[in-house]
Amino acid sequence: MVWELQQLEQLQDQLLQWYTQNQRPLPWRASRDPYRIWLSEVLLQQTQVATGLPYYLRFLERFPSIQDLAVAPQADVLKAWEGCGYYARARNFQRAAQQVAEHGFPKSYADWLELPGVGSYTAAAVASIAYNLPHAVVDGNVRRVLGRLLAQKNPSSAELQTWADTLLERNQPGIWNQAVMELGAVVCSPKNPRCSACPVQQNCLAFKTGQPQDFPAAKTRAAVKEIYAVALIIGDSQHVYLEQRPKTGLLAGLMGLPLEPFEPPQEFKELKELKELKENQENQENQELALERLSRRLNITSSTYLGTIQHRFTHRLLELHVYLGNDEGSILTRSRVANYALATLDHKVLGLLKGTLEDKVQGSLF
DNA sequence: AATACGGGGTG
DNA sequence: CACCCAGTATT
Repeated sequence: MVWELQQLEQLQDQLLQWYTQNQRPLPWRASRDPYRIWLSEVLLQQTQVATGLPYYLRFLERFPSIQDLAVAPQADVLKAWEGCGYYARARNFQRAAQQVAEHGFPKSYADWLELPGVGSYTAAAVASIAYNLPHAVVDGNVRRVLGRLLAQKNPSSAELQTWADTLLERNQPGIWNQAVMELGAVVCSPKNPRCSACPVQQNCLAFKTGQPQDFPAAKTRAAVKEIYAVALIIGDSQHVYLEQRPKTGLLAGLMGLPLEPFEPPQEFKELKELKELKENQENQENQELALERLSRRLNITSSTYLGTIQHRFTHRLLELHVYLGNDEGSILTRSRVANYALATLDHKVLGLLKGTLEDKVQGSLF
């Protein structure tokens, strides 16, 4: 066992008392409605509280009950999620809500785990917070707090779950889970942890080392892959031709501007000084071919180069060459942009158009 | 065990 | 820029 019983109880008391006095007044903490708890947990997956909070409030206003969510058009749900990222969360949440609306809320951790979009973290969070069941959450905050308490550089997820289970205060598991996460969010932060304000400082092995920020070690992340595409704007920033993205891959299933990917030459990214000119030329050719494929698919007869956008996703860097297409006769349907859930990428591209039109009269572009 | 999957906050 | 965020699903 990692902690002596006496030390364990002291640690629990210290953290719970701190949480009682220092917790942020977050709206989902004012309720034990499983729907609201669940929504908050899904919205906050890989999303900071400050970012997720306005989505939480707007989502509940639009879908006050799980029945409202279950019967809504999926497009409405995605619109409420617009800009928040990881859009599979929204689709899974609605699908799960439809199951719950029919069969009722799960009453056990194992049954929560069955729902789409509910993994070990969310199942434990809802089970503990809404149902007072003794399941310990392990999220990024818990990983950091436990990694520091035990001075672990590279804790495995199995180890973390074991330690979290041991530490769990079983009389109020929901409060306890939130207390550990709160500590990780506001005191035991990744950089410059505020150890002087920490209620469990004397039980922290990382603090004893004098270098608490070194625990746990930063996760090694896969290199960001560069990807390339051309985009065609047919219309203006308010009304534009949109199409649905493929069901898998980047921004899967969302509506968006038509894109056509292209491959840069193998050594393009390395930008060797001697070869730079030649490879840029080659890249240009692949780009033109992509624009031709896209134009042919949409029956676009001519287009004007607007500019190039760099958009960084967590794991991709997209270089997007944007063209304004001339749809002679306005064959293609223009959708009202405000009615669709567009990715931030698409809004950025449309913003490029807006900036261009400030300098030029639209008619002069052709 | 690694990778895909958004977008934004933070130092 | 690097790292992280109240992770999950897929490979």
